[in-house]
Amino acid sequence: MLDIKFLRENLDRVKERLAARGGSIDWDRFAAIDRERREALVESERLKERKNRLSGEIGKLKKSGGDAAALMKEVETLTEAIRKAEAPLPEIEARFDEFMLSVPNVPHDTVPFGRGADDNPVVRQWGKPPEFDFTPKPHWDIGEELGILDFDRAAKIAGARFVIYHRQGALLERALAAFMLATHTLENGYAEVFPPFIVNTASLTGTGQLPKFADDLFKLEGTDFWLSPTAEVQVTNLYRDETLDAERLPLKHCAWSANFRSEAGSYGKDTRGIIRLHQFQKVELVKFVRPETSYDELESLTRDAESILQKLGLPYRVVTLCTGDLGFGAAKTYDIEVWLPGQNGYKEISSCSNFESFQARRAGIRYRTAGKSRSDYVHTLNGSGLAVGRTLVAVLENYQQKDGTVVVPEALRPYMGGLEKIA
RNA sequence: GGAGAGAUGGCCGAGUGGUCGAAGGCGCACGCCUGCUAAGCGUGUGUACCUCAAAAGGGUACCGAGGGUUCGAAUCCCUCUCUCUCCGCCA
Repeated sequence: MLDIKFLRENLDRVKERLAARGGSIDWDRFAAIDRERREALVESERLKERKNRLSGEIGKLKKSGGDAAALMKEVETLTEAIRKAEAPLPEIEARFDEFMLSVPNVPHDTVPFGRGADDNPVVRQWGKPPEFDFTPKPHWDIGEELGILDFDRAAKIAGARFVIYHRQGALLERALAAFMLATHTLENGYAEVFPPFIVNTASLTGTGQLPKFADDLFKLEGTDFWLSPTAEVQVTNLYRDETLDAERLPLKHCAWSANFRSEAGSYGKDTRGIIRLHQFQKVELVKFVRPETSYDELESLTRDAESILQKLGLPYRVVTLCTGDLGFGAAKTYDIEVWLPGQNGYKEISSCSNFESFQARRAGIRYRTAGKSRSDYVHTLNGSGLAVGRTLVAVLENYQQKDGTVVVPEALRPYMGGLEKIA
């Protein structure tokens, strides 16, 4: 959510930057709602002020034994007037909130203009795609031949877009998560949390998934429970409606969790393998920082995510999302894309974003500097560090051997009982 | 699931219909005093929104949430949420 004052005072600039995202926003409607809301508020508050004053006088009169009948009569008419003045307010407020909650964040000045994913400039590249003296297989073939990925039984138990890991597959998934958590907690300074996988509407509104993107989520029927699509929701909402001491910032958390996405509208996309599932596991990085440091923090957050790929020896590149590809709440995003031989291309494995105060405003996350009376909104950032399933894909595809086995990256072996090869 | 207790400002804790945004204490900030690892004194100390060119000032709302009674509610009534205790069940 944008700051309403900022929005009013910088309307032209905001319009221009939001237009670069590609969507269209009905600004005339905004102007009308904003004006309507303020007029209704002023009128009802004016009436209430008078009523409060008269009520006080009635109290004094009664105490001193005077006759308050005339005043009480006037208050009666005021009550009716207030009722009338307030009647349209809930509906106006609802429209106002709906509008404010549906306006995306303003892209940062350093975000390049572009229409879509093809316009995302590459920032840097690490590692070289491995060369094979055979045709590298996609991970679903590797996994099924090794008997570690089982799609048929997953479909029987749950449905399409689920997987079951067997034996070293399950171990690899678990080892990757443990390795990522160890790196982020011991080397990168993130405090681990383990959150619920189910969240409520308020939390999803706080981080921006709701109200706009309900279709992407699983809802538990008859409850206010949703399956969380990313631990960004849980971890960011850790401090919802709290004011943090400035000395505690930056606050850095990592969390392993399962994530659930309906993948509505992704028919025919990544249908094979485990690239796009209804459930996947991810280690998430979340930061709460002072506004003036948030872009430096975005750089280091991205580097922290990259460190996992470097330790695993997986080639990747980093791209900046252009205005047309930027997510709803993000002011700036770097995507990390890992090299997948099976697809002969780079595939997103992490998305690192600075939300500035967009989420903090929705979620009421503030910070206060000792001695300063006024609190301000923190800036929130998050990024995957990394998506475990896609990392597993990258390991299988990049470390596959001619004989169908897969070499375990050195860094993972301690987490897999010393296993050197999946055969 | 059953029985009971509770939810007040950064914290503790008063407050059962009127001048309560809320006593008092702690903490914190600023100032004064004091020559000694401290104490004392004074003042101030919530948030959101509206109004105002801005500041000052003014206003509205908020005592877990929502509704109701009343001229007037932190105080009375109803519903809900959460926390705690005991029992049951369970991983």
